[in-house]
Amino acid sequence: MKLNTKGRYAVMAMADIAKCGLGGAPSKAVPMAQIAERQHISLPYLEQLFSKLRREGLVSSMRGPGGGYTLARPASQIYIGEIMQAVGEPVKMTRCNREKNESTGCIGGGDCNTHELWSALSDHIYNFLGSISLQDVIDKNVGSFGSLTSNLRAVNEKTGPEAIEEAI
Amino acid sequence: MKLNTKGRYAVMAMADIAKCGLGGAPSKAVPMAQIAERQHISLPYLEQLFSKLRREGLVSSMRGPGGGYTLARPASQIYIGEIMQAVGEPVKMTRCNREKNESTGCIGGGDCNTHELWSALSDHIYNFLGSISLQDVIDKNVGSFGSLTSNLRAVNEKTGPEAIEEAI
DNA sequence: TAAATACTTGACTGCTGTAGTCAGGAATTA
DNA sequence: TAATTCCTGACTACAGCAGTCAAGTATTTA
Ligand code: FES
Ligand code: FES
Repeated sequence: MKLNTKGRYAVMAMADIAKCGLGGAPSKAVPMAQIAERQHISLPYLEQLFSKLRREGLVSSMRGPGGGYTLARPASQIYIGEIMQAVGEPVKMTRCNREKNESTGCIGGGDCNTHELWSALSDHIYNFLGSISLQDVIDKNVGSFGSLTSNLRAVNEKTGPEAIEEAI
Repeated sequence: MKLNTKGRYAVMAMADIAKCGLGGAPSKAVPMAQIAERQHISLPYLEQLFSKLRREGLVSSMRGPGGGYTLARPASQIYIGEIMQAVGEPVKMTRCNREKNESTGCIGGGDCNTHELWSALSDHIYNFLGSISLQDVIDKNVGSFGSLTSNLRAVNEKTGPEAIEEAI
């Protein structure tokens, strides 16, 4: 259950544009080469991602000298969930593709024991990512959801404090 | 951002024991071979997982004929987060290991743009999994957190209903 | 028009980590 | 002793991720 670079880099790049494109009155275009350098991302790899972001209408591009990328909408109206979806970062905890007849993963036919659980978890993540805007991210305004619950605190007492460290 | 089989199988197996071990007064031991068959999991692979579950004190084992596994605590006192942690399913959206000097991933030194976001997401998932017990799972009592938020509903209007389908 | 800048696209590849296998051993019951 | 079940570590194939490469197209400046 790890986030891969596609989703991570896409959000990092979008945040970079939101932050660095505030020059002129019509927000300044940010060249991809600068993004790649600032965020330490390989340029050709970024190009792949932006191709998708553009296709989904999240960014606008301008070519030629002085060109670059701008956000298609204000940062407060672009949600992280959209970015993830645009670049094809899957947020899917279930492994049953009943419609596609993939026999990979779960028991064919009926639901497995835990289908409801993973489905609820997917929703949970989906809701979270859909509720946070790019503006929230650059403002570091992601809302701490309190500390760990008492349930997990009990767990951590057993496994030691590095478990908490790990979650941060 | 997918759940891998380690975590999934571990929870499936634990749920299986909770469901099928209700025979005698001291709950009946469930042999691993039965779990493997019912849940369609390779037996040697399951053995790996149970080795960890036992080491973390989530299950008790009895060898010999008539032996098998039982839950170490009542199902209502075992939380999904514990199971995940026991088998080493990482729930970590950040990619910065500052303490371990891994230069992999994020920009060394300061935080990247999005550290707070991924950190908050990790917490969010962590809290969720820590709040659901094994009993909740077998009762299908995972609590629907409502449907998608209004934010994401706007997204889905654009990308079509299969996006919703995908999230289920 | 020519040169410079920057975006666009598709195909290709190395490699890490996941998922799963295999063989042998130890405890318990009958 | 024989049968059943758990226990352990080392080993491997392969999908999918992360990243590269190369050639092409569009726009602006001079
Ligand atoms: S996750 Fe859907 S049937 Fe197993
Ligand atoms: S995720 Fe922690 S610094 Fe990037």
